[in-house]
Amino acid sequence: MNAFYDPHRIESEAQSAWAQAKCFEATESAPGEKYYCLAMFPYPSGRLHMGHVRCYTLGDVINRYHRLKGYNVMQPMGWDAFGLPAENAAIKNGIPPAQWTKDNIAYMRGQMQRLGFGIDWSREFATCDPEYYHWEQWLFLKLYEKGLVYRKNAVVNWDPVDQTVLANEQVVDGRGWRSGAVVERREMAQWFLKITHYAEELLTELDKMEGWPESVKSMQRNWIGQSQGVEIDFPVQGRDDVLTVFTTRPDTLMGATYVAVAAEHPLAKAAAADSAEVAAFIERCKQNTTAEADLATMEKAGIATTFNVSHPLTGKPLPVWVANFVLMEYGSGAVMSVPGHDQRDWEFARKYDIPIGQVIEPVDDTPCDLSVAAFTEHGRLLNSGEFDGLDFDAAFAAIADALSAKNLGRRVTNYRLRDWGVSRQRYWGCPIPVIHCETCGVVPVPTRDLPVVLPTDVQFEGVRSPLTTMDSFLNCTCPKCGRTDARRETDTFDTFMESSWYYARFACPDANAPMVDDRVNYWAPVDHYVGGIEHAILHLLYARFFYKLMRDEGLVGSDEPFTRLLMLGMVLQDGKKMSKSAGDAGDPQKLLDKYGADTVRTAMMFAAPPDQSFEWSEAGLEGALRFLRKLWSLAHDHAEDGLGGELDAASLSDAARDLRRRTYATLAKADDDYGRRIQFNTVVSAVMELCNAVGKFTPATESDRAVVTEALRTAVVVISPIAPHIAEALWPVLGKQGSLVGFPWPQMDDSALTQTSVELVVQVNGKVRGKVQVAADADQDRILTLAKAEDNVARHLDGKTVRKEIVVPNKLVNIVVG
RNA sequence: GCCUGGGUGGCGAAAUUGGUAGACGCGCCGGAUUCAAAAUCCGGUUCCUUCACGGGAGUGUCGGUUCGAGUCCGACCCCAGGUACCA
Repeated sequence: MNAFYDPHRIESEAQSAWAQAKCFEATESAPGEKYYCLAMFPYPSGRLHMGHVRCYTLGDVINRYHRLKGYNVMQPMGWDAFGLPAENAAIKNGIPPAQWTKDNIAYMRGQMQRLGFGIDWSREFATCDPEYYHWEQWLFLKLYEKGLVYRKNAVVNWDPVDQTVLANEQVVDGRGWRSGAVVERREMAQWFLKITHYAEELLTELDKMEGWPESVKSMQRNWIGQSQGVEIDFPVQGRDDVLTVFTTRPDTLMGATYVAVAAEHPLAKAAAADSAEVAAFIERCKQNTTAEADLATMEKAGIATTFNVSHPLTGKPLPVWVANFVLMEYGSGAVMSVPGHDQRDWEFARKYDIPIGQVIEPVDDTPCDLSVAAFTEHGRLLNSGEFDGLDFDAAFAAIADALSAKNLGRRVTNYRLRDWGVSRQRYWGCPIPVIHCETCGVVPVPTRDLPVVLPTDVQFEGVRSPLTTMDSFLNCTCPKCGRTDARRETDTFDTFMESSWYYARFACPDANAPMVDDRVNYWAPVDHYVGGIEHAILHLLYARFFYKLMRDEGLVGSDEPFTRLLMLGMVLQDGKKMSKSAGDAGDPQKLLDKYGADTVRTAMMFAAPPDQSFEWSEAGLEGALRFLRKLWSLAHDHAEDGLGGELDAASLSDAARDLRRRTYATLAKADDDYGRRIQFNTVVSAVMELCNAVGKFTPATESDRAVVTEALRTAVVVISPIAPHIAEALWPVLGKQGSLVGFPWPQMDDSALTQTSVELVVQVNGKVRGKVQVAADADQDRILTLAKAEDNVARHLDGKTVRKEIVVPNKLVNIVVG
């Protein structure tokens, strides 16, 4: 009756049993070392796609493996519920974002349960719950008190037809995706978090984070972009003002032939007031997006103003240009230009006939011809007056000192990292808890009045946020002066705010004062964090920043939130990442209905190693199903004929000894792949090979039968993190009681691995010419004698002189002949 | 543009510390079983050459280091992710 593998029956039985026993509900008092295993929570977009299946299956494999290893594991799940797609759905279909989000969560939760993930659902929350974002508003106000929050102008993409701010994603080829209007750069007052205050710690801490991939640390280092340089003041002629620039190349200062400012720079605005051409150029600069990739690839353009600055050392006038490639957001919004020694400046100078002078010469044979390209290497100074002949380091110091002496410069450490703009002109997000009063200006909402609840009964009458016209939300009393005509801030927070601390909230999802309580210091930091490589910079940097903010608020007792990080490659569809591609080919539902969860999970794990991107294809599902069926029938067929007697390891046949060796080799490999390498496709292969070996072995004695039982039990335990339902169903078939969820990982038997003889490859001049079987303890002379005696090897050695012999133990022999 | 990855049979991939390239699986070919089919089982499957034994080539391209390179070094090509308002 059990010969037929029916995944739907055994999966619902296993899932009911887990739910009834509450096996995945974690408590602080359970035995074992704590292990907090977390996969990045999803945006509830509607239904799961195969990228989600991959991410949460990987998380669940880590969860279940660590349970087998005796850890007290907590694996929670929640919903990153605020965001643009809910608003787009509301605009398109008229469904309020809250309702749309709630429905999506219900559907996706059902899909996750159907996949059999060992999740502690008692900790679930969505970031759109007021009980959650309450504490985000609270932290913002704490940071406001500390001066870690400020307001300044920043540039946004403005759609002049829809009269709304667009996300970079909503700008297609420079036009609004709905209106088709050319977008404009527009300045707006925005709230900022001082992440740059933590730049140095965010950078240096990376060196200690051994559980993170080098590639991610490297990306974060480059993003933070620390550089040592000099801040130089160029006095603006005719104005009581200086233009401050930052440079990492003060050694080239004597070669500066102009300075350039951003279109939004005050000096550019002043120049525009006097010149119609400059004003027109600035207008043209506005016809651009805020995306860095666009700015970096566009045609470089500029216009001269009538302003001059004085060179800080020579006093010579240098013209001020407005250039489209200078970013107001980065540094001071101005740069000094040295066309002889910077390629971008060189191209700009060529285009606009600005003089190009040489002040650095190579000290070796590096080519240097300024009529062809800038010379950008470090070198020796010339045409630099008193600094001539100095090398880079000496010139850096001497020029920095000279500037410092005139009070026109100072050495500084600069960061590429910019402060985090958190204001969004959108409805579906966490309200920023401030009030605007005509008397008092910007007034923070008192913490006793939190949370500022986002109204959910809204109608979209266009593309703009309904908050901007909702009197019941807008009108309020100033908490400072009591004026009754104050207005509530209608901007909401960047949704990266919610995902920057949710992992801490999972430790104590009902904490009520303040955002987290003591339980966080049992569970945090997250021991293993799993998520897509697309989050390598922004999300992970913001989360690290927030954790430090919480630490400095006295809320958490460690410095970094994620001890070990697993960055998943993308699951692609039509060559694009799944969350970006259209269509429902990525929907796992029909696969679950047809094959069951274990097959989907196994196929996904088998398809590729976790860190690799791959194109999703259903081709592997039949193979995974075939493998699970095979395991099923091997176990049942074997059990039917008896599980065998005592296993007498000392008196086994060679074949039985070989099967035992394979059993323990599989166990050791799986342990290493699960625990250290985090590569699960090879675990599936190894169990497949073990099953193939069991299939080929014919037991002759009761002891042989016991060897097969041991092999099958090992196969079932080892595959259980990946295919947990079939493993639960086969466990009693193989004579074991209880659930595998709490079962300890099998003891290793190293003695089973010993071999009496090994096969060596014999190469002649690096080419394989034969193979020989030698005793495991054979010495080098014996190995070489056997190798040279092999027929084909002997033929290749015939008449040649042996020049060198290399013996690699247990691997190969290479005989070099001349 | 810049930063970070990746490129291996018809396909997904394996090769963990520089040591047999292609494990395992998909697909395909042949066979067994079957009235037939599905399912299952057995065998084969990088390419070229050879009746066969064998030989030659081969891990994006070009070059280098080494007894030996998918793995290390240099240059380049292509693809993906990120690029601060997609999440």
